[in-house]
Amino acid sequence: MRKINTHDFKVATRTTSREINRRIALNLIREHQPISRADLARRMSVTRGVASMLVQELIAQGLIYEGATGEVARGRKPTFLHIRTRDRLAVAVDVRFSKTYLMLSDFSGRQLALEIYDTVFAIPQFVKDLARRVRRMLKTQGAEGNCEGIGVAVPGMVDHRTGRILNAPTLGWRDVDMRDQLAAATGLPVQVENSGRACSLAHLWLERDAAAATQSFVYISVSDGVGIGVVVGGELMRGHDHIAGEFGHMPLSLDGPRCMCGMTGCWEAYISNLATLSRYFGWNLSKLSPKALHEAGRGSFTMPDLVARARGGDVKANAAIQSTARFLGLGLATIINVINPDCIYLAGEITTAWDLIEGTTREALSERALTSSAARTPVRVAAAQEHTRLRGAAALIAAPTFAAPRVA
Amino acid sequence: MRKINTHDFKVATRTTSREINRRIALNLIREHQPISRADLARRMSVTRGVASMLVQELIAQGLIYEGATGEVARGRKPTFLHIRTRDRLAVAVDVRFSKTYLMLSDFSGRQLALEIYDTVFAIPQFVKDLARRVRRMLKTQGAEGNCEGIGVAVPGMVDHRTGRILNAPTLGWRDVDMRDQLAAATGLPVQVENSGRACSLAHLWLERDAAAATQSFVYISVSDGVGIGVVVGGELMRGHDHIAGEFGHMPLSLDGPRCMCGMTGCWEAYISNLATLSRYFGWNLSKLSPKALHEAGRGSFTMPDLVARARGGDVKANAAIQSTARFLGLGLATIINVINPDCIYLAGEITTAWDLIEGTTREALSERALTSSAARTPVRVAAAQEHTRLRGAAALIAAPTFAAPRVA
DNA sequence: CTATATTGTTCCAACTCCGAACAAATACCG
DNA sequence: CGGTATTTGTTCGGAGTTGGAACAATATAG
Repeated sequence: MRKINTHDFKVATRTTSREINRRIALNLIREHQPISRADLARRMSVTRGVASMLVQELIAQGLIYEGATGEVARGRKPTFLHIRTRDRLAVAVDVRFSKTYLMLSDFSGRQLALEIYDTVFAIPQFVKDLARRVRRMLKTQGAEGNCEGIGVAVPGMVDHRTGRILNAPTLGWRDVDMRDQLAAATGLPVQVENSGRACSLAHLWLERDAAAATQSFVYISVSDGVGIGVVVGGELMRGHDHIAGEFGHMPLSLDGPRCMCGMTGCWEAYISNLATLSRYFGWNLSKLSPKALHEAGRGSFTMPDLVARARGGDVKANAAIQSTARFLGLGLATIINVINPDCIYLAGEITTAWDLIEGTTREALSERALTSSAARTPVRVAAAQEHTRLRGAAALIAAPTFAAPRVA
Repeated sequence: MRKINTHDFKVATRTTSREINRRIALNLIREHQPISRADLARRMSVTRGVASMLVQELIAQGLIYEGATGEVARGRKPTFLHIRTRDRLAVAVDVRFSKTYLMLSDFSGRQLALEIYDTVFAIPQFVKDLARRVRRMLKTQGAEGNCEGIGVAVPGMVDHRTGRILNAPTLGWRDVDMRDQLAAATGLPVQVENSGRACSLAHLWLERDAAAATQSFVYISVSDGVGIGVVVGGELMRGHDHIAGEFGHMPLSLDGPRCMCGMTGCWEAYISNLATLSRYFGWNLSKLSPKALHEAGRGSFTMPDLVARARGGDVKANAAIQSTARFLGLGLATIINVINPDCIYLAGEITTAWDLIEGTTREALSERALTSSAARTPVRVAAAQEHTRLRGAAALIAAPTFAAPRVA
C-alpha cells in the first residue's frame, strides 16, 4: 500500500494502459522465451487479440523478434517469440585501484570483448583514454551502431541521478562529474553507479537462474571493503544521500578494531579480507593510520592463500577464517532483522571457503536473528559468474528497457 | 526503476487509467481542499472535462462532496470540493500491558470517543469483551452504519497480511489469529499491525502538517522498548518475515548490557527508558533474567520524573540522560547509513528532554554518519499528537481509500 | 475428406483521454 | 442597463485502449 506522492506523480494518459501491458508482455517473453502469442495471452489473462497487438508493437520497436514455429499435438503451429538481446549492446566499465576493466556486452550480459588496463587516476586523462578505448572496441567489434550506452561501476559513493562520483577514496576521486564528461567524449548515454550496488543490479536484471527470482534480497560482496546492494520489491534502495545499504560501517562493537573509514568497530573491520589476514598474522590494525591500513591490504599474501592453508590443515589459518565467519553471521543477523529480505547473496574471496564457514556463520546468525523464520533466511553464495561488477555496469544500460513504467 | 514481478503482476484493463487518475485526483483534493474542478485539472495537467468526470465519479462513490462556492476576481465562481472524512469512521484499538485503548475516529484521525480499560490477557475473553465494547461505542455514538473497520495496534510481531499476532511477549500472546476472531465477533473488517509501525502509518497517512510531507522516513518511538517503522517511497517496509525495521536489536557493542530479548548489547538495551533509569540508579541489568527485566521497568519512578530532576539540576540525572542521548545518536547514525531516509521522527518520553539532549545526540550521530550530508539528516520530534498509536490503528482502515492502485 | 483443435487476426462494443466548442456565471465598463 | 471579457463547468466527437466473439489459417486423427 503505497501513498501517492502529490508533488511528483504521473497522470495516466490514453496510452498508459498499452505501455503497462507492453512492458509486462516484454518481461514475460524475456522470462519464458521461446513463447507463442497464445501462451503469452494466457499468462497475461488477456485475449489473443490484445496479445497480438502488443507483440506487433514490440516487434516494430525492435525489442523482440519472431523465431521458428513450435510443435504442438494438434492445431496450427505457434510462432515463437524471442527477446532481441544479441545485437543490443552496452559498454561496461569497472574502475578499480589497480586495473580498469572494459567490457562490451549484449543486453543479456554476455561478454563480447574484454580489455584490462592500468587505471589512470587523473580525471581528464582517464576520460580521454577511456573514450578512445571505447571507440576502438566498438570499431573492432563492428558494433558502432548498436551500442546504447556506457555503464560505469566505481568503488565509492555515486549520485546515480546526476552521474557524479561524490567520493571514491580508493581512487582519490571527489566530486567528479563522470557522466557528463564521458558522455561528451563518446556521444553515448552514460550511467554511473557504486560497484556494490552494480553487483546487486547484475543479479536483479541479468541473472537467468530461476532460483534467483526474488524481488527482495541483499547482495553482499566481501573483499577489501564490504560492498552492498539492497533490493526491496524489485527496486534498488538508493537513499536520500545515495548511501542506503552501507551496512559495512555499522558497529558490531563501538570500541572494536579500527576501520579504513576512520571509525572503530565497523562490521567491515571484522570481516574484510584485511581483517581476516591480520588476525592470522597477528597485526594490530588499531595502531595503524587509515593510510597505512590501505597499504597493508596490498600485500602479496591473499585470501585464497589463507583459505588454501586452512584446507591444508593450518589450524591458525582456519581459526582466523572461522572468526571472520562468526562476525559475518552476526552482521548478517542485523541485516536480516532490519531489511528482512527473502534471501541474502554473498560474494567475495571468503566464499571460496563457504563449505568451511557456513556452519559457523549460520550459527552466529541464528544467535541474533529475532525469529526462527528470520534465522532460516537463505544465505546463498552468489553464482560464480565472472565479472559481476561489469555485468552490473551493463545492467545500468539494459534495465530501463525492461523496468516497470512509472505510474501514479 | 522497478523490476516487474513476473509471478505477481497486474495487467491494465480499460478502466485502469481511470482508476489511477481518480486516485490521484482524490489525493490532490485531500491535500489542497477546498479546491475547484478547474484547479484540480490544472494541477493534474488534464482538461477540465476529464477532471469533471473524475470528480463526478468520486462524488458518486461518496469519497468527496461539493461545498460552498469560492470567490474569484472575475468569471464564474468555482464550487469547492472537499474530502468526505467526517462521517467515515474507524475503530482503533491499542493493546498495551496495563491498559487497552479504544477509540472511535473519523478518516482524518479525529477522535470521536475514547475508552480505556484494563487489558484482558485471555484471548477468547479479550475478543468477546472488545467486541462488546465496540458495539456499545458505535451505538452510543450513533455510528453503527458508518464504521468501516477495526484497526488494532499490538506491541509485538504481526503478520499484517493474515492478521495473525506471531509473538507479543509483553502480553504473553503467541500465534493468535486476532483478525479472523475479531472480524467474526464484530462483523467488521479487521487490520492488525505492530504498534511501532502503526505510529509510522499515522504519520504517513494522517499527518496534516506540510513539513511532514516526505515519502521516506523512519519513525522511532523510544519507551519500554524501541518501536520502529521504516517508510521508503511512501510505503511501509514489512519484510519477508514481518520484522523489517527492527533496529532496536542491532548491537552497539556485542558484549554490551543485557536486553529483554535475551541478547546482549542491543541498541534498545542502551536507550530504553529502563536503560536510562538503571544508569541513574546504578542497577546492573546484566545480572537480571529477562523476566526480572520486565518487572524492573514497571517501577513508580518514571522517565518524566528523571527528566524533571535533570532540569532541576540533578547532575546524575542529567548524566544518565546525556548518556542515553549519545547512544541514541550512535544508533541513529547506523539507521541513516543503512536506510538513508529523508528524515527521522522521534517519539517517546525521552523527547520531553529534547532541548537537553539534541546537541549530544547530533554530535554522536555526526561521529558515525558516513557523509556530511547524511550527518545533516533532520531529526525531528514527532508532532505531539495524542494517541499516535491509535491514530495509526485508524490509518490501517483509512489508508486503502487513498493508496496508489497496484499496477504492473 | 471430415471433424476437431489450436494459433493468430479482425471486427465491433465499451471505456478512456484529448481537444474544442459550448453553456453558465460573474465582474467590469461605457 | 446592456455588452464584453473572463472563468468555471459540461458536452461532444476523435483517437487510443481492452474485451469478446467471429473468422481465417494450419495442423492432426480417424
